[in-house]
Amino acid sequence: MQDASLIPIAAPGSACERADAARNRALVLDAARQIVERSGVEALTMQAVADTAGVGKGTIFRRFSDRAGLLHALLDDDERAFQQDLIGGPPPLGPGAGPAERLVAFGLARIAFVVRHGDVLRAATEHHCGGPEHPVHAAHRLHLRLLLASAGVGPDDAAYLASALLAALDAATVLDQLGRDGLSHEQVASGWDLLARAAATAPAS
Amino acid sequence: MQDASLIPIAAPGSACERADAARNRALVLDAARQIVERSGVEALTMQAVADTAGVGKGTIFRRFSDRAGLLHALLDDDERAFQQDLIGGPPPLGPGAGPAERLVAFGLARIAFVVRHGDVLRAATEHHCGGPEHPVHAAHRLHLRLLLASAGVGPDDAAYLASALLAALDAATVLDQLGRDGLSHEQVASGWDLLARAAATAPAS
DNA sequence: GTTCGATGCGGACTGCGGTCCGCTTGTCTC
DNA sequence: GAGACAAGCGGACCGCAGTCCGCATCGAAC
Repeated sequence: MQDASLIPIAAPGSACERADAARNRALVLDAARQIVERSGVEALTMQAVADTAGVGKGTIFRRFSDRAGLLHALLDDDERAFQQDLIGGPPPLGPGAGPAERLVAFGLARIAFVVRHGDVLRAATEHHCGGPEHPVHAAHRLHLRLLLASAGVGPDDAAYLASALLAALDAATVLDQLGRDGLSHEQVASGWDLLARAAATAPAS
Repeated sequence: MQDASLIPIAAPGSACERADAARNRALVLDAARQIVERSGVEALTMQAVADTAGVGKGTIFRRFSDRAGLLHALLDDDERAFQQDLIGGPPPLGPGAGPAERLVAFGLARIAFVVRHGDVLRAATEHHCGGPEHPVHAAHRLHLRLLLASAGVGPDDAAYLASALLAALDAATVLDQLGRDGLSHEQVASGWDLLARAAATAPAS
């Protein structure tokens, strides 16, 4: 379970992968996508995926660890693209803009990402208590910490604020705001703008 | 499941409750407390509670809806006391202090609450996607919205910020900060202080 | 005390995520 | 091509949360 080669985001097509394994990975992902788009995430049962893909249940768990891992794998392409935009894309998301602007842009892009992927992302990010942090989440936390630090926030506060702000951008949080809480997309976006700027310009402790 | 009389926090000892039902409720809660304090939350299986209490599994679900409901019931007394402190306790948590001070105090108290109840609270607040909002959470959200509004934040932003700040005080968030993220209690407390003040003094949109 | 309707009870049952282990199948070596 | 070893495979299996429905029990009315 801790074997790095089993983390899908880290080894999508590593050289030392057997041919049948690669074929089955593709079959499983196709089956999963098909089930989600036809019947929604809640219909994505491991057994259903196994039957649709024509493989055994064990095969899926071997590749993707668990249900959350499979769902993450479905989002992997987009998540990777998002990451690339952060590192090398055009400002204000990428480098070139000021830290406060980049922080705001990060949140707005993340909110759009959550809206786009909705329930899949929510289901994928429901965390196993005590499990290790997902690498994508860790990367985002680091990104925010660096942005805040370069905006003049002290290191301790930057570490806390990065984590707190990420919580506000969590799939479950954002979807609840848009659904249960009855906020419009514009309210969420402008609220985040306010919060992010306030955090970035906070006085050093 | 939607019957109001089944919500434990709303009907702990309503008059029209049969004697055996009340006895069984007490038996179940005692059994649950005993299991948690002896073996931790993860050992709190509905079957184990049923066996320890000497009742059937169906009885527990009838009273408490589901596992989360049972866990919430365990925290009910403390949650109620917390609520009372908010409404009528001494400042700065209760009325009498300025809104920013009360906002900061709310968060600090909530962080302490999370630390005190740890895994039980985390397990209780793991949300069923799409389920209705827990009344305690709704009350906290309203409380924060009113504090923010009285601090001069516009209504739309207050609604968003209340939800975003609550996400930062979520049991899972705070426990991750203290555990996985390696922040000390002091870092979390002073970080919250900074964030809450920044949000409360944000310019009106 | 007896009757009677409503309320509560219990445990077999379902469907799920996740594990396990004997078997199959690729791939590398000679 | 034959042999051998590792890697992958599959589905029976487990423990769990949550449901269902026939049955027992309570409390009120008389």
